[in-house]
Amino acid sequence: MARNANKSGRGPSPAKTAETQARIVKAALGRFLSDGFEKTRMIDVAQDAGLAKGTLYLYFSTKEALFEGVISMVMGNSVRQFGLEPPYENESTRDFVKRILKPLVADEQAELRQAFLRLLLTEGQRFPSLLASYRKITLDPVLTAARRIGQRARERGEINSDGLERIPMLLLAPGMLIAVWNYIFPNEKFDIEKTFDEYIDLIFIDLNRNHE
Amino acid sequence: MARNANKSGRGPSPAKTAETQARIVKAALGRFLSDGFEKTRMIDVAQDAGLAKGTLYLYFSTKEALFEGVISMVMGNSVRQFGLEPPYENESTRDFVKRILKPLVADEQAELRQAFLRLLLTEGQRFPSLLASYRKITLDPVLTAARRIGQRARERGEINSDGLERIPMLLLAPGMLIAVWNYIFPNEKFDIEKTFDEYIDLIFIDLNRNHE
Amino acid sequence: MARNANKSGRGPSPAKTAETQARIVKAALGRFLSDGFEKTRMIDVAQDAGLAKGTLYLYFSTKEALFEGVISMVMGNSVRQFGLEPPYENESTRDFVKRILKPLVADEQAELRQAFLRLLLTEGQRFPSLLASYRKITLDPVLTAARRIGQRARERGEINSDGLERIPMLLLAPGMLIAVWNYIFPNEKFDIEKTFDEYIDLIFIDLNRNHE
Amino acid sequence: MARNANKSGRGPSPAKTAETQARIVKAALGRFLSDGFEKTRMIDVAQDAGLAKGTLYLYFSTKEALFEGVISMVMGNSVRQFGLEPPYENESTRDFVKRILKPLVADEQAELRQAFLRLLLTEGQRFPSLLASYRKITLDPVLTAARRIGQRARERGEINSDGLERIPMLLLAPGMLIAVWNYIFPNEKFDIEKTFDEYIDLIFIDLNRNHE
DNA sequence: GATGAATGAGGTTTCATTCAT
DNA sequence: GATGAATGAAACCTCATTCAT
Repeated sequence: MARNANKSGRGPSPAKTAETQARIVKAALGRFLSDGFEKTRMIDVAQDAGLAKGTLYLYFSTKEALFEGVISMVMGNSVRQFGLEPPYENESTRDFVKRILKPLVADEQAELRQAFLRLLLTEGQRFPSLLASYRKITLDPVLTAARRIGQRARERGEINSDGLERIPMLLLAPGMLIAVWNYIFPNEKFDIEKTFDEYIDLIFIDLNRNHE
Repeated sequence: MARNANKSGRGPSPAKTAETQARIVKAALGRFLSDGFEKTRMIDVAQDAGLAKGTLYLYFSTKEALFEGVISMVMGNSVRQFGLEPPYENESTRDFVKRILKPLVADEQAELRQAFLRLLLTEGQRFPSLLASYRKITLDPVLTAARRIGQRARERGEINSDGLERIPMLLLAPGMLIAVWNYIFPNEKFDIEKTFDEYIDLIFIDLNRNHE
Repeated sequence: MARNANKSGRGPSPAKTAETQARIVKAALGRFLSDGFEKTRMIDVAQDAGLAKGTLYLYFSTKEALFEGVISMVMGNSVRQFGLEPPYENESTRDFVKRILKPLVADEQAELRQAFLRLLLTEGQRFPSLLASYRKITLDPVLTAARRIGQRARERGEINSDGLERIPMLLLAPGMLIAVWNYIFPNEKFDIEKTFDEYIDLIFIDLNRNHE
Repeated sequence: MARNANKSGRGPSPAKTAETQARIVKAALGRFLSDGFEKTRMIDVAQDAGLAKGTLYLYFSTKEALFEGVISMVMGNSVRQFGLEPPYENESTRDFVKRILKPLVADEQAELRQAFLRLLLTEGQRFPSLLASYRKITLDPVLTAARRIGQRARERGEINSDGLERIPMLLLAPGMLIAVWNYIFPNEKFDIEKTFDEYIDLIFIDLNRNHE
């Protein structure tokens, strides 16, 4: 009921307000992803959302609040369950990792997720709370899973060292690399799935092959 | 050697030109690295350089030209000879890569180089020619070297797959990762050298250990 | 009818747009006429119009667009029907020309029209499209009329040569002269109507007088 | 000997100073004529003169002083003797005027003189002293001559009215017209000599023809 | 005398934000 | 709730002018 201009950027909720907010968030996300924070103009967001400029300010009190709000919501909606399901019995770590990684990198939202990553990189410094959220919501679960994977691989003799347990984010390095590469060299994009596959083959030993 | 102690450095003096340009480049680089292109204001660069705004325009005709000029010069000055020296006889690829990587990641300019990488990432799209230069001057030699390393490792049985030959940039993935991570989480920086070491241990097999 | 007495005229109101644009046009015309294009500052126009600087840019995207827009509009509004009405039967060309010229040179807007002419002269080169408009809208009809007048005068023996038919703009020469003279010597302005009358007496023969 | 920065804009005179000043004046005149006062940049004048920017200021203390100085000098050098020589005996006023006008409008400096006229018109208001000079040096003698011509023509019955005696500058109207026209419509320039001839035929009666 | 690097006031333009309707 | 006309701080860039060399 109260006019909102709170820091969280959440707007009024009554009626079709939710739809309007969704339109704003969608439009703003698109602009922020493609243009970055500085170059995104409020009027463009408004027009993309089919609204007037002033309306944005009923939902988000400043451009920064809009950014924070948008990113938070998107992040909340796209929490991923990564590495939560266990490997099959006797499944090699290679196969396991490829299997659970596939939905992460191969779905139709993969590009969006890469752009999102870049956006956090580019603008994150200006919005520390967003990075904290991202860390907690998205990154930490993934790192935990990565560490567990490293441990399992070592116990099964499928990995050359225990480095992955110490620095689990190494598992994600190619993801960051591709996100960056495909952005700055859009004419020679790398297929993220293939790249990850090659990377996994590089890190994890194929026990079957060793036996022969 | 004598710092000129004039209140203002006016007056014709071709020799001063070089010093002034160096001051501008240094100041601009610092600002661009820390603030990015958009947020860097010409007047800040000028003040950092101890000059008036207009002076910048004697050396670089626009802000974009300043950016391009500065980045190009810095890039030209820091061309790296990476992977040009051959491995010692019987040197393991692990040791070889660690040895040649060390000067790249461990010198006092490593942080600068990481910031530079981020800058190219965040602003590169706006300056395609810079990316092309970076590609040619810095990236291609490195990738060539990486591919050669992958090949040698495979011939010596020190690697799990030929993925590094197909996607040589995988060797650099941790570098990008660290550059990003240390930027967005400055409170928990990773040591780039250690990270690279762990990564190399992950990828390259330690033949000595296998033997036992 | 009610002057809006708001401290600021903000808020959507398509009706206000026309009034605001009119205010801008009026202020800009005044400045351009008195100061010329270069010396006119956007902030002066804005202040004369009782608006903020930025508001001008809602209506005209650049200073040049403002100039072009203002001049075009003024020109469009002041199209003149010159020489379209025919002479009375047996009316001498002298009398005829004086009669149709009078409303052009003697009304309260005559000074404005002279200033306008000077403005086109001094700034026209930078705005070729304006000159083209002026040519088409104002000049060509007048020249056509002048040629017809020259022809009639010759047929009736009221003129010394057919020069006016070949160079009809000669009829307007005093107008340009006065516009310039009154501008550069504002302390000894010439009366444009009297000057034109003398000029007409110079060019056209008084047949009645010849008869005696 | 004294460093000059006097209003008159006259510079030091010792040695080859005169030549340097001449170079500046020539360059500045060219720029002022083609670009006008505002758009003329000191550095362009300097470069056209083959000098450094600072050197201009040794001769003229400000841009305005440069303008005044240049125009004054040019005006001083091009004083014209117009209408001082008398008509031949029995020479018609038509022929007389055409004869004395020809060197004024047909020489190779005619275009320069027209540009000069426009320049005074355009910038004169800002430099009243120049207009006063122009009035005295160039205009008044011409007007006196024009009045005498009008008087002679009337006495000889070669003119329709005494208007030229009252407003002698009417004789010059076509000159102003051509100066303006050829400037704003450079693609359809009028020949000034022919235009003047037509004009003279319009104003002055050809007595020979009347006789038949 | 001549130079030209340096200065900084001043101009144009952008765009986040406000608020009367 | 929604609108969009109006605002004005802030950024880029220019160029007349200065003065140490």
